[in-house]
Amino acid sequence: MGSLTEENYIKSIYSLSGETGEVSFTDLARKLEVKLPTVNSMVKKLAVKKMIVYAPYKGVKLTEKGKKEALSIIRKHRLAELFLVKVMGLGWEEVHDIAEQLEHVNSARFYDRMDELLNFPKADPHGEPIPDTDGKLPAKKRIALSEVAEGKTVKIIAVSVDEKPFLDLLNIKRIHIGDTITIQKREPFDGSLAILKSGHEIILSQQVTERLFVE
Amino acid sequence: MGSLTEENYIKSIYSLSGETGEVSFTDLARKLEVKLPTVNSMVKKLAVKKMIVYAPYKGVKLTEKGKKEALSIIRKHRLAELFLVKVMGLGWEEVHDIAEQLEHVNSARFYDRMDELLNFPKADPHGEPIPDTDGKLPAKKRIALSEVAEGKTVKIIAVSVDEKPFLDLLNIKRIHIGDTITIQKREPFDGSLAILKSGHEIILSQQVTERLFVE
DNA sequence: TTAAAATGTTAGATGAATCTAATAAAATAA
DNA sequence: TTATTTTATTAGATTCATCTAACATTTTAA
Ligand SMILES: [Mn+2]
Ligand SMILES: [Mn+2]
Ligand SMILES: [Mn+2]
Ligand SMILES: [Mn+2]
Repeated sequence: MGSLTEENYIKSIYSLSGETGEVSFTDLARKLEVKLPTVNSMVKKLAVKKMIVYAPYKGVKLTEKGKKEALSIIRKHRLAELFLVKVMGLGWEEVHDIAEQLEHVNSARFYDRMDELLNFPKADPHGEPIPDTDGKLPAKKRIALSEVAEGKTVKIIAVSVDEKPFLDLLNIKRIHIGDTITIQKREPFDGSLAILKSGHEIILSQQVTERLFVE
Repeated sequence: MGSLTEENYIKSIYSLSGETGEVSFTDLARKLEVKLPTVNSMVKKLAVKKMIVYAPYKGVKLTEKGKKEALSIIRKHRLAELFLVKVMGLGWEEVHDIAEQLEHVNSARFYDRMDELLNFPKADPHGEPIPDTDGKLPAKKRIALSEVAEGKTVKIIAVSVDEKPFLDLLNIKRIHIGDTITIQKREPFDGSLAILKSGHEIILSQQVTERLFVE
C-alpha cells in the first residue's frame, strides 16, 4: 500500500484502462483534477514502485502488481458502499462519497467482517461487481439500456455512475437495481426512451439510458 | 476541520490537558512521536487558526473552538469503537487502531447513523464517555481500582488505556466492563491485588489496577 | 508534407509536515 | 546565586504533492 494519493492514482488508471490498458496523461489529469506535470511526476514514482509501466511519450499501463492493488481498493470501496446501504441504512445515492474515504482504511479485519456480515456479496448497491480477495472480478456481460430494442422486457442490473446527481434523478424516476422494465418507444429525435415499469410510464433521456445496464 | 495532522494535534493536546489545560511541547512531541521543532511550528499554525492560545515559552492551551473540535473527533472515535464492537462483532482490543482512522472520516450522515443504530450510547467499549453533538461530555466520577480498600465489592466501569497489549491481558484475566468484583487482599510489597470474580480468584498487578476504574 | 494542435516533459517554485543542528530561555540543583 | 539541566525556539534542509511557464514530441489537418 502506498499513500492515499498513490492509491487514488492507481484506482484512476485502472478505471480509465480500456481494451489496451493504456491510459493517457491528459485523461488521468482530468480525472484526478490535477495538472499534467503533476501526473507526470507521480507516474514516474509509480513506475519506480513497479505499479505501472511507463516510457516517455507512451501512455501508462498498470502492471499485474498495480492491477491487484487497484482491485483491492475497488473491493474495499464497493464493500463499504454495500455495507453503508445494507447495514447502516443509507441511500445508494449518498454512499459513494463516504466509500471514497473508507476505501483507504487499512484493516483487513474491518473489511473481512463487512464481507461476512454481508454474506460475501457479489455486487455493490450500483450493481458493480465486488472483486474477491485475490483480485478476481466476476465479469458479467451487460447491455446499455440505450441499445435495447423497442418492445423488449429487461431487468436493470447496474448503473455505471454512482455520483449523487445521477442517482437522485433515478430515485425521482423510481428506477432501481433489480427493476424489470419494458421499452415502449424510442424517440428518434433525441434518443429518449419511454419505458413501462409496473404499469407506469417513465421517460428517460439518452444521457440516462446510456448509463443504465440491463440483462 | 483541518488536516488529518491538525486533527491529531488537537486531539493530543486535549488528552494531555490536566487541571490547568496547559500542555508542554515536550509532552506533545512524545505523544505524537515527532521532534520538538515540529511541534513548535505546528502549534504556531494552530494558534493562527484560533484553535489554541500560545505565547513563546508558555505551554499551549486549547481555545473553546479547539476544545469543541477535539470533542468532535473524540466523539467520532468512540462511536466508531462501539460500532465496531456492537455491530461488526470485533473485540474491544482490536477496535482502537481502526477508530484512529475512522475518526477522520468526514460525513455527518455516517456518524449520525452509527449513533442511531447504537441507540445514542453514552460510553464506548472501554467505558469512556461519548461526547454529544454539542461537545458535552457526561462527567462521571470514577475511582481507580488501585485506590479501593480491601473487602469492598465494586463494578468495573472503564479502562483508561485502549491499546491492544493491555486489553489482551484483561481478556486473558477475564476482566470486562460491567464485571462485579470483590477486593480480597492487597499485597503490601508490590501493590498487587487479589480479587474475586464469580468465585474465581484473579491476581492483578498495580500497573493494571491503576488503569481499571470502578464505582 | 509541412503547419497547427494536442499531448507530454523539464525546470523551478510553493506549502505542508517533517527533520537536525545550533541557540536561547526557564527551571532546578549545587 | 551561579551552574547545570531541561525545555523551547530559530535557521535551514528534506520529502511529498502540487503548481506555472517554457519547451519538446507526436498527432492531425491543411
Ligand atoms: Mn462508488
Ligand atoms: Mn458503486
Ligand atoms: Mn480508542
Ligand atoms: Mn476507547
